[in-house]
Amino acid sequence: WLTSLKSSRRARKCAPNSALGQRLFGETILGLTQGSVSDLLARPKPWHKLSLKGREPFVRMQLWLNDPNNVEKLMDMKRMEKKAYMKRRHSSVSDSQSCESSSAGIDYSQGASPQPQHQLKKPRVVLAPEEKEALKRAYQQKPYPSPKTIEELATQLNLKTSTVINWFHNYRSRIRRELFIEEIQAGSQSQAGSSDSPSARSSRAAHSSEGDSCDGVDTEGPPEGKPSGPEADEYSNATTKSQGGPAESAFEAGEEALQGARSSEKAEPFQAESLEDTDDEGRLRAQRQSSPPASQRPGEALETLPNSATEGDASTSAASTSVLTGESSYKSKESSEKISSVPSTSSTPAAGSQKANSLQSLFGFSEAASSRNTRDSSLRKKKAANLNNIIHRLEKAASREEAVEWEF
DNA sequence: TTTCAGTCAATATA
DNA sequence: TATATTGACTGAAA
Repeated sequence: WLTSLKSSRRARKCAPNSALGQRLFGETILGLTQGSVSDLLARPKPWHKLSLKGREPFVRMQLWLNDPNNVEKLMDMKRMEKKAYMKRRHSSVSDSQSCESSSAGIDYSQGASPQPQHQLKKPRVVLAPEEKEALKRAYQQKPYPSPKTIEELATQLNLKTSTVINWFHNYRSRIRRELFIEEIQAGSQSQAGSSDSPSARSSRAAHSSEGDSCDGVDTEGPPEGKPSGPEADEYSNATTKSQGGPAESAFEAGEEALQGARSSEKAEPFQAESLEDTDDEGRLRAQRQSSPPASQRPGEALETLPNSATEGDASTSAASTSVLTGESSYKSKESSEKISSVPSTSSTPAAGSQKANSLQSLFGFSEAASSRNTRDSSLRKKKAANLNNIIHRLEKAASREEAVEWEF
C-alpha cells in the first residue's frame, strides 16, 4: 500500500500492508477527491448543519463501514487499479513511441498554439502572506465588504476583483467551520468539567493562534470570537442548537441516518432528528447508556459515542469521549500508540486490527509526538478522535451479522 | 444578485 | 508519496 509508505513511520510499522489512503478511499467510496476527504475528516460539520448533499459522503462512509469486507474490497480495487495503471502505462509507452514516429506527419497548422490545453488552463493564484494579511485586516473591519471596498482592495493589492470576492467567501466559510468545531469543543469541555486542564488550554490556544483565521471575528464581534453582522445570527443559532440540543456530528449521525433509512423508507432519508425512534437507534441509545460517565447527554456530538471495543482501556475510552474537541487523550506518542493496540471485539481479531490499522492510516494521525506546531497537533487530535470512532464502528460493523450490499 | 455549502484541483508540506 | 491547504467554481437558497 502506497499509504503505508507515507511520512508516518509508525503507521508503516503498524500496518505495512493494509493502509488506506484518502485518495483511494475518497475516490472509490465517497466519490470525492483527496483534498475534499482531507477537509471532511479534519473539519467535520455538525450533522444538523449539513445539507442533504453534505451528508451524502457520511452516509456512503457508513455504508462502507457496515460492509464486513470493506477493506478487502478496497484492497481489491486498489490492486485492480494498479493493474490497470500498469497496463495503461505499458501501452502508452508503446503508443508514445509509435506517436513519436508518426508525429512527423501531423499537420501543426491546425492550431496556432501547439498546446492549447496548457494555454486554456488558468494558473492558480497564490496570495502572498502580506496580501493575506491585508485581506484579513480588511475582513476584521468588514466581513462583508461592499463592492466598492472590494474594488479598492483589489486595486491596492493588485489582485483581480474576483480573487478578492472569492477570498472573502472562502474565509467566511472556513471561519464558520472553525467556529462550529470550537463550539463543540467548548460544549464538551464544559461537559467534562475539564476546561481548565492544561490540554484544554493548549487546545484553545492552538486554535486561536491558528486562526489568524479567527482574528477577524475576535475583535469586532461579540465575545467568544463570535462574528458580527449576518454571520453572528447564524453563529448564535448554531450555538443555541449545539448547546441546547445535540451537537451531533456527521460521523455519528451518519449511522443514525443510515439506520433510520433502513428502518423507515418514509422518513426523510438523512434527517437524523426524525430517526430517533428507530429500533437501531434504540440499540444505539442502549449502548450509549453503557458508555463511560464522561458522556452524559444523549445525542451529544461524537464525544459521547461509546466505544464498546475499547471499554476498559482508559486511554482509548477517553479519546472516544472527546471527538472533535481536540481534548482527546492522544496527547503523546505514548497514547497514540495505544490507539494502534486497541483490542478488537470482532470475531476475527486479526482482521479487525488490520481494518483498524487501515483506517488509522487513512486518517493519518499516528505521529502524535512530532514536533509540529500546535495547529497540526490540534487537528491531529481531532482526527484521532474521529478515527477512534470510525474504528469502533468498523468493528461493530464487522461483528454485525446482517449483510449489507456493497456497491461501488 | 448575493451568499453559502460543497467540491475540485493545484500546490504546499511533511 | 500521502496529506493539508486554499483559490476557484457550481448550484441552490434567500
